[in-house]
Order: sequence, then structure tokens, then C-alpha cells
Amino acid sequence: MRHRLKDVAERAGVSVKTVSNVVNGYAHVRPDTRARVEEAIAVLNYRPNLSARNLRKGRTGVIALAVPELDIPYFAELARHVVTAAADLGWTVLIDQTGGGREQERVVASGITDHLIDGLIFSPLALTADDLINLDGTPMVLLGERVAHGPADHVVIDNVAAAREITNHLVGLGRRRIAAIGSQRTPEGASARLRLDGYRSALEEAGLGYDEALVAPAPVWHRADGAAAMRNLLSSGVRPDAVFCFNDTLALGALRALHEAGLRVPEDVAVAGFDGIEDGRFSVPTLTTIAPDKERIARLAVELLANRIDGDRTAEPRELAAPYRLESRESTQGR
Amino acid sequence: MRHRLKDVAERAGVSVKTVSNVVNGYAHVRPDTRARVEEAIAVLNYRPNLSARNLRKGRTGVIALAVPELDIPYFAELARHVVTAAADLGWTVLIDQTGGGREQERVVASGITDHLIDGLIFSPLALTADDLINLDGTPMVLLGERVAHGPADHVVIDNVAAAREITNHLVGLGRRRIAAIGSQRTPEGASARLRLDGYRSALEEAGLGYDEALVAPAPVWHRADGAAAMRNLLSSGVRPDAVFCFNDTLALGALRALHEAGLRVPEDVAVAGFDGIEDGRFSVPTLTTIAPDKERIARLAVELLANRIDGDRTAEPRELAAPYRLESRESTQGR
DNA sequence: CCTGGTTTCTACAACGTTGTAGGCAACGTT
DNA sequence: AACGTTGCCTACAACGTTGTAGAAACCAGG
Repeated sequence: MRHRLKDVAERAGVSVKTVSNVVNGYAHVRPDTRARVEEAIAVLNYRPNLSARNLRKGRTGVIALAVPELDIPYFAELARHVVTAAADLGWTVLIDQTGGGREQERVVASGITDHLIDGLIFSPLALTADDLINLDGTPMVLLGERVAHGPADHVVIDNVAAAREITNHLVGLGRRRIAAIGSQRTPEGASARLRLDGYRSALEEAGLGYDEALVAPAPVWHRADGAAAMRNLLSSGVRPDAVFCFNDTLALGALRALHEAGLRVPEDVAVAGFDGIEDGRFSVPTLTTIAPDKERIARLAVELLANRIDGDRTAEPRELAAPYRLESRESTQGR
Repeated sequence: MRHRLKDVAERAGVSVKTVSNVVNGYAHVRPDTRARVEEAIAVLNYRPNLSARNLRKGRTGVIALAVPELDIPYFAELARHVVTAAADLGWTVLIDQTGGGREQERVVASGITDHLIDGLIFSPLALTADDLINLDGTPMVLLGERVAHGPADHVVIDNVAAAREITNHLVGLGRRRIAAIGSQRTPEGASARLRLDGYRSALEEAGLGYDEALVAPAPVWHRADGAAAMRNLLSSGVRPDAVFCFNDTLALGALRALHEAGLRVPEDVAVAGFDGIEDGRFSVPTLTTIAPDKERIARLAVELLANRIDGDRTAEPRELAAPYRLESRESTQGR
């Protein structure tokens, strides 16, 4: 039922290689020969066997994208853009869910040398630079803050500046007791640390001072954690007039907790998030956020990977920054 | 830098095939031979070339999951479960975004025969059964209502019964003017039709009658469409006391529009959705919904596919139903 | 010590593709 | 008329793996 070059060749009365040449668009094939071959291909519904082609060429046309979890909106949106950007270059994307644990991430990073993929775009949470030094040369592009200045190409956004900007936005609205949700002391918390730095430096610039009591940790950044952290803040007696949540799902959870506590957003407490996920455009109230340009991040990552795969694999790792925008909505503005 | 069986064989002083036997766990290998081979494998950091193995075996260990869009929460959550269920059987999942157009879906369905994947789990929106008859035997499992009783295995939930149940829930709360958002007249609207049927039959059972004016179409089921449909309903002068939205993102959009119109949920209008996405647990108010058991759907789909791949490819297509639950929350209950 | 069976290992071919090298016509140039 | 060049095509080998067939070494039972 499934046909090979040989079958097409027999039907068209040419050699196997000529069929291969037609399939690959080789120029020097007589029009009538080409037509005969193409007809045979159509009749037999021939499709190349990619395993064989890959074996011969040493390329698979498949890249992997490894993210912690697919149903975290930020990663789902990112994944969508990566798949699209890769498709533009003729690549297929294989998606790997790491779960975010260091051991699993290490497996992904090293098990990648299966020759099934040409390269890897990796958004690690727990991995350290040390985990990456021993890889045998599969091109890799890292996303996010976790392994900055590591041994691989890297796409980031300026977390410190972005966090400073959104904290300034809250300051500019006259808020004075600005809390933060999402701090982490674990090694996984690289993004958390940078965003905390930005928050802190904005506060100090504004002369507001940094108050530990206003900073709530969140081991994971899901909605439920944001809600719990907000409840803790409220019950601890501190009365913030604004909250900067280190990502949007935390913020959505915080909105929920504020609602349950009978506090109005933004009148009583202004809320800001980070990530620019789609949900934030439709929440009640809509969510002010830092929106990284995910399409750009995806495209840069795919292009960096393409350069590694086709080009010099020993060149110095490059680090590219993607832009972001502050999107101001009801949760800080009112309407 | 990258080693082959041959390199390992030379280092261990055995034949290539013996190394292959060790790698594949063949029983009859002397312990000391095995040890020598394993040591060589470790030293050289040998990894099998999957393209070559696949070529030889005719299997790739990769299955594809095709969904319309990854950043639709329902599909993201589903994808996560499929990836997990597939991993349990030793498979990797390649994710394909179709965009939901018929032409693209057709390409996915037929272009799948690239020998890169062993099978396909497909959640089509626009595809018809006719588009599927000509496939050359790549095992496939369909999800959703689009192509019922088609030529392939199929996992569904009982949409009509679920829609009837949630409509009954609204009726039971004393609501009398129950609107519906999400109807579709296009061929893509298979789910919409079934959910509308359930809605309608519940109303008629309850003696409430079916009123066209209370049914709002939504060409796509995104948040923005739900908000727009809700606004249309309100401005058309009908005053529903409840709305059944055909999925959760529509419902989240509707909540938003009701909020903007100054209507209270659920006091003025009760809102129910469908899909059981995570967002609905944290929206304000939290969302009553029909939650299909996505984990079960994913597992059933993967198992059906496994049976096709390993077993009889000509057996009659099977259709399995997955369970769902009505999850009652604030948007219909109040608190 | 022979016989028949098992264990352990190896050589070879094949999976379907493409790169290389080369052959044969047909062409234009000397 | 002889020459090199170009266009078109083919045969062969190779990518790295595993299935098949079988050789060599070993073992138990007579």
C-alpha cells in the first residue's frame, strides 16, 4: 500500500535516482521525463520516507521545544508562536513537557542526542549551566532567565527593566504600599529574583523603601498560588494599595482573592501582572501587565537555532533581547 | 563526535550485532561481554540513531497530535494529557497546529503518511468524513464530534446529554429565560449543533419553549466572540436570566460583557460554560461548567491508537465515550 | 567419546534514500 | 571532422540499524 522510489521508477520507466531528482527539484530533467515521473508519483500517491531521507542526509527537519507545562497559558502561547515560526522554515516541532524538575530537564537536555531532532529550543526552570556543559553538540537555544551567560544561545527579555517599569507605573498612580507576589528563594527562581530586583530598585528610586512584609513568596506560579499568597498578605495585616504579581496567573489568582475579601480593584488595591497572556484581556477587571513580544521571542529563537544548525556550531553563544510592552488596563487604571 | 554501533563494537572487541543485542536487551549475551559493551557505550556516550532504527523497523515511536490551536485552553490542557499518556507507553508526541481550516486539516490528515509518525490523534474542526476515506492506512484516532461514525476510531463525550444536563441545572435554579451563546450554522459547527440540541430538548422538557431570539451565534469560540455575542443579546432587548455558553472561553467573554453592562452574575444573569478549563476556577465569579474528563479522553485516545498500531488495522472503527461532570460554581450558585 | 541441543556470537543483507562518478547524446566551436 | 561542453540519465555505494541464518563453543546424557 505504501510506495517507494523504486515503485515510482518502475512505473515511469526511469531509474530510481531520476525519480529522486524530480522529487528534489533537480534542474536537469527533461520536461517529458519529469511529467511521466510526476504522473507516476500522483497515481501511486508516493511520499518520501523521512526516516530514510534523514538517515542519508543526517538531518531530520524536526526541532524540539521543551517547556515545563503546556497548559500554563504563557507556554501555550509561546508554543504556538514557535510552531508557527518553525513551520515558516520548513520545520516540524516536537513538544516535550519537562514538568519543570531538574532531573527531567537534564534528561531532556541530554537525551536529545537521539538524532531524531536537529535542534532544541528549551525553556528550563530548574536546570543549571553545569547541566549543559557536557552535551555533545546538538544545537540548543535557551529561553528565559534560568541559564544566562551559559554555554548556549539565549533569548531573553530584560526582566529587571520591565519589573522596574511596571512598579513605576504603580508608583505613578500614587500608590505607596506596593506589595509583590511571587518571590522565590530556590535556585529555580531566576525570573523571580530579577523581577524582585526591578521592583525593589523602582521602590528605592521613588523613595518608598523596601519592606519585606510586603513581599509574598509563591513556590509555583499558578492561579491557586496567587490567590493563597494574596490571602496571606491580607490576613497578615499589611494593607497594600497595590500588588505587582510576578506573572499573570498569579495576578488572576490574586484578583480572585481580593474579590473574595470584598476589596475593589483598582480602587482599593491596584493589581499588575507579567507575561501578557490572553486571559488578562477578559478578566474582571482586565489586567495590567508586561507583555513580552512572544512572536518575536519565538522567531528569534528559531532563527538562532537555524544559524546553529546550518552554520558554525562552535561560534560564541549569542544572547538576544526581545522587546516587551507595558499594557495598562482596568486593574490599575479604573475606567 | 557522534558514535555509531561500529565504534562501540571496535572498542569492545565484538561485532556490531552484539552491541545491537546489548542495546536492545537481548538475553543471550555473556555477562562479561555485556559488561565490556556497556562500558564502551558509556565511555563513548553512544546513542542509537533513531532514523536508522526507524528505517529498519518501520516504526518511529512518534505519534502526532493535531489540534486547531495550542493556546485555546481546552486544547492546551488536552495536549498536556495526551503527551503524558503517550509518554507512559514510550511514545513521543509531535504537535501539529492546524488552525482549524478545512484545507489545512486535510493536509495534516494526508500529509501524515510521511513515515515520520506511527499514528495520529486528530481533533478536527472542519474536516468531513469524505476527507478521510482516502488515507493510506496511517492509524488515526479522532477526538470530538466533527466526524462521528467516520472511518476511524473515535473518542467523544455525549454532548447532547451534557448540554441537556447543564440547561436543566439552570432550569432547576428557577431561571426561565435561558439564552444560548455559540450556535453555528457552518459545517464546522458539529459540537455547536449537538449542544444546541441538548439545550433545546431540556427547555422543551421543562415546558419553557424554544425562542430563536435567545440564541446567539458565535462563528469562533474565543473570549472576544463570547463578549460580542453577549453584548448583542443585551442590546437586542431580550433580557435573559441565564446564559448557557457552548464553551468556557465564550462564557468568560460573556461574564466580561455582563460586568461591563452592570449586570450581576448570578443574581441578574446566571452563566454556564462547557469544557471545564482551569481559568473557570479562578474567574470572578467562578464558572459553572461541564467538565469532560480530559485525562480519560487522552488515555482512551492513546490506547485506541496503540491498538491500531500494534494490532488489526482493518478492524471496524470503534467509538468510545468519555465521562463528564457538571461542576457547579458561583456563576450559577451565588455564594 | 559421541550425539543433539543450547548458548553465544558473527556475517550478511536489507530498510529507502541521496551523493558521487560516470556514460551517452546532442550541441556549438575550432 | 574532431573537439570539448553541456544536458540528461544511470549504477553504485553509503547513511546506521536490525532480522536471518548459521558457525563455533559449550553442555548434558547416553
